[in-house]
Order: sequence, then C-alpha cells, then structure tokens
Amino acid sequence: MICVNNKLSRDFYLRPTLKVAHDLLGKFLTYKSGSKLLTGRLVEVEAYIGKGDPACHAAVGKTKRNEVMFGLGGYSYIYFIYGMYYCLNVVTEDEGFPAAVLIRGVEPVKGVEYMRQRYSNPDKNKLTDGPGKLCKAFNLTGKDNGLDLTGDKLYLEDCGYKVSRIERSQRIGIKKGVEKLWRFYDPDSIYVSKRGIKRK
DNA sequence: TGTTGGATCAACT
DNA sequence: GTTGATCCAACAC
Repeated sequence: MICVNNKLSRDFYLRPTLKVAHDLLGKFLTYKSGSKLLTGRLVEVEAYIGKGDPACHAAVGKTKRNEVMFGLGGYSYIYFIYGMYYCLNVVTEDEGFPAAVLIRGVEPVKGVEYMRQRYSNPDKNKLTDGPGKLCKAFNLTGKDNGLDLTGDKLYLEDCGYKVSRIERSQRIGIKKGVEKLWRFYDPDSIYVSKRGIKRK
C-alpha cells in the first residue's frame, strides 16, 4: 500500500470525538524512531469524552497529567499506567474541550522487525494487539506526550484503505462509564486486543 | 510525607 | 480465573 504525505489535517481532529474515533479505523499511524519508520493500520479505538465521562481522565478536571487533552485536537496524549505500560491517545475537538481517542490495536505495516526487537521473546507474533503492547512496539513513551500529529515525528495518514465492517461495544478495562458504547473495532482483524475479544 | 489504585499484559493454576 | 510486575499522579494528611 503506497501512501505518500496524505496526513490527516487539523480539521479531522477538531470534529466530534465519536466521529473521529469511527473514522480513525483503517488509517495509518507512523512514528519516526531515530531513522526507523514504524507504521501500523488502526483496527481498534475507544473514545473518552469530556468531564462528563467518568472514565475519561479529564473527569477530575485539568491536571498536569491530562492537560494536553484540554488543548487543541490533533496532538498526542500518552500516559503511563500499571507501572509498566504507556497508552497512546489522539486528542480531539477544540481547545478547552477535553477529549481523546485511545488507540487499542493496530496491524503492523512497516518496521515489524524493529518492533519485534523490543520484545525479549524473538518469536513473538502479535506485537501490536493492545494499547500497552503497541506503545512498546512503537517505542512510544512519556517523551512523546503532546506531539503535534500534523508534524513529522508522529502522524496519521489516510492511505485509501477502507474498513469493510466496523463494530461498536463497551470500552475495555474501565470501572466507570461502562455503559457507553464508545469502542470501535474492525471485527475482521486479528489484531483486535485479546481482552477486547473476550469481553465481546 | 504517605497511601492508593489504574484506559495492561503475561505467566501462572 | 488469578496474580505479579512496577511507577507515578492524585489526593489525604
């Protein structure tokens, strides 16, 4: 799949978060790690919207950790969790409205051998089927928080790929706001996260 | 200054 | 189905 400089514009991210989440499926995520180019196609995402969403980090108000979510859409929000993992989010909507889309799963497209190097088990097959795993594979950490997604370090592109089916469900791994059907995924991909499959 | 729990994953039983 | 790994932001004191 050839894809040259077709980055999603700022306007893409400034739309309502549920629309952005839905439209992100099938888009290509690229990260430049040194001289390496790492790319994956999005297959699973979740929306976290505003102070009224109890599962959203912004529900407690603006803090040092979540402040990028309060800013303009089209930036990365990366946070550390469970002492071991990072999670990548895409900030959405206008400045002052805190919302983001969590990237939960991608299909590796480019740089797979480099992603594999980051795991101790060299035979590991599924490297990007889960939010913590894909950050590890892409070498995304706290240093990449707040990056401009219309820039050159970390960005999303439309490569003309069309997802044939999109399904919707409850979000995974949260205790509050469980009733909202704000998770979107491609049911035909094997890179949908394991917990995501189990919890149906 | 101290405590607590989390948008996870892998390795167990 | 359960548990351990392992950090830091948030909040209570």
